[in-house]
Amino acid sequence: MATVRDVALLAGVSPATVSRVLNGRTVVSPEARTRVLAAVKELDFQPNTMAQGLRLGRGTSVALLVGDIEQGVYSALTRHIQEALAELGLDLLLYNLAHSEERLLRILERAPSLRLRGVIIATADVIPIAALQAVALGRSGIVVLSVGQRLHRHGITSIVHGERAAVAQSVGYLIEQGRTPIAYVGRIAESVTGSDRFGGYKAALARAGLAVDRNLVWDVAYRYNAGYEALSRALDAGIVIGGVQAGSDELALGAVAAIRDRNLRVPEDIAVIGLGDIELGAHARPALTTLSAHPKLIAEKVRQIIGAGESRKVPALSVIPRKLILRQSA
Amino acid sequence: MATVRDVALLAGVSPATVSRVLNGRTVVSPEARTRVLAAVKELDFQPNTMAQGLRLGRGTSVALLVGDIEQGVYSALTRHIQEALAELGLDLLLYNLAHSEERLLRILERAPSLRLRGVIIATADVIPIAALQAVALGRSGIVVLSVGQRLHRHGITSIVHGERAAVAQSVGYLIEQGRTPIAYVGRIAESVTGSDRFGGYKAALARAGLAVDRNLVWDVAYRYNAGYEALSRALDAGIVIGGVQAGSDELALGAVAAIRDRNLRVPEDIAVIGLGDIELGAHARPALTTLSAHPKLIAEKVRQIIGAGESRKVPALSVIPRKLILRQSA
DNA sequence: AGGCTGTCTGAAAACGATTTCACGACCTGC
DNA sequence: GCAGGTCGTGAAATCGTTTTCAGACAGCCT
Repeated sequence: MATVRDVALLAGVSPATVSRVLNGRTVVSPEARTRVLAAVKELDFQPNTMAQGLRLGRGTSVALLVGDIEQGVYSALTRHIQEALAELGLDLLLYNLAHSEERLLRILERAPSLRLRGVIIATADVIPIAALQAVALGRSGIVVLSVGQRLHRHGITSIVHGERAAVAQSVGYLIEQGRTPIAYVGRIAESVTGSDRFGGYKAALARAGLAVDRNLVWDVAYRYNAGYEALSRALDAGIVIGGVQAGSDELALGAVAAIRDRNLRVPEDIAVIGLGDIELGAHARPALTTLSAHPKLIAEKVRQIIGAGESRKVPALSVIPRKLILRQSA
Repeated sequence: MATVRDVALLAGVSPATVSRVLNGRTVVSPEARTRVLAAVKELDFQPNTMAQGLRLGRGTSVALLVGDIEQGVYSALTRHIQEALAELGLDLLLYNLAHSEERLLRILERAPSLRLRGVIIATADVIPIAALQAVALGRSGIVVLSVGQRLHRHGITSIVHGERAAVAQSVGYLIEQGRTPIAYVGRIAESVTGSDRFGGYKAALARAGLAVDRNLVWDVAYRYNAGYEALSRALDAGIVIGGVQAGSDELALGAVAAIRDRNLRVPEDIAVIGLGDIELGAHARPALTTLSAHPKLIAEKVRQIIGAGESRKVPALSVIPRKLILRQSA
């Protein structure tokens, strides 16, 4: 591995000049510059990231903490964020939280000693805010970002989808279509985004003068099984349902399967709307009506914020609206 | 941020002793040890990773290069590998290749200067082996691993599924059930694992004395669309098919959708078998018959290999068999 | 008592970059 | 001709660890 010393020697200059050429903060004579550049190419020199990180006090990587990488929404988000960071020349450290608060805390604790450039936390679970703030406010220069949860009131820059309005719109649509009574299946109590979504459901019902029937509401995990089982049990118990709003596409697909296993038709007998627009939803039969997600836009915001460093002022909260994508299931 | 100097000062010893206590290679008096430990706790000291990496010549992270994180098989693999590395106290740098050889080369080039502990490459695409070898053989101490492709002949430790035997088994099963003629849809030419799988298909046909009909073979990407379109076109052209072996579950689900859109039944009219056992497959209707995948076992091997460093000798090739999971679609 | 072990410790030298500081050369304007 | 300014450069300090090297001290043997 060539070092800046080697380059300096070959170019007949001092290490200082090499560094100056490479980082271009100050003036260097044209001759020196070309000689250094030639030496760099000749030796295939690449600066040691560790040494740079040590000297500069900041590394070259950003940590992304996701709730569950196996869920379509998170893997799409991860992909786009990785690409956005690559444009900035930064690397992505991925951590899968798997709903473990302990893991989250452990990573947060290590963040300063890893000299991270930023920490992006993307989970629907309840977050121990104090620990986040400790990292954000600690004068380590680490940019802390929340994706999905509004934490801007707590001093954490946040990028979120407009959950409440989105679900209110889709549930409103089900009501217009006469798909009552409408069930809700998704996370509620322990999930921040979940309770936002459920809030949209309640708002839409209220606007139409309908009451929330607790027998039609299931607080469950965002998994296929959960949707399947919730609907199975309801239908087997003879509960009448006209429409289902699910908190995720996975849940919605599970619900569809349960409904069809009981020889009912979707959407004729029961309409189902998902949330998240995972790739498979468009290809399922019936194709899933759902609320859009915009990982690419989110990644773009992330790039702007991380790229700006602490210099420019960035909005503490960005809200990206979801749109209703009408397909076959509703 | 507390440094070892601070700890040393507080404990009344030298930085050297602090380091000795923390890394425990040599002897330290009990009193010194307890005083240092107390100071560490008091100051909440955590060693600066950059400085350690610089001094030790190796960092604390492992790069995982995946073909496409949005595909179920890769996200599952990513999750398990991240968890396995966490057990070793290592961090995972994730890169999405998205079938771009250029990206792959750029990352490989940066690997030594990042002082990576290891590079794991998991893609079905053809890999520029010379670049991989440059990293593996360069005396940077980076462990290079191939997941999915047999590169052990080229000096790259490899962990693979037994693709050929697996597909031969499932196609054999379709033949036994009289599902002929049998189509194959999946990547072939530009994909190493893909051509292995296709090899299994050919072998099973040959064993049964059947010829490969090129009209029943589609070399396409591992995406829902591709499966949908391949089957749509075939059926619309009036081609008779008894069974379909897909190279991935996504493709298989696309194929199922195309078949059912034409009012044919799965598996009664056409049987379909996938590969990869993505979570959704079990919940689709009909539930997808598929060939298993074992990301957790792979991650376990990865942990052993990376954990062993260069010390112990590890097998150059590990083969993990896939099993046929019979559900409803075949 | 003197010489040997052996254990424990601290001073100092790395690792490889960036940046401050000071210095020489050159130019400009009086 | 000389003071003052710019420009370009290199020596050296620095970031925070780990590790080598050598020294201090105690205990044991002859």
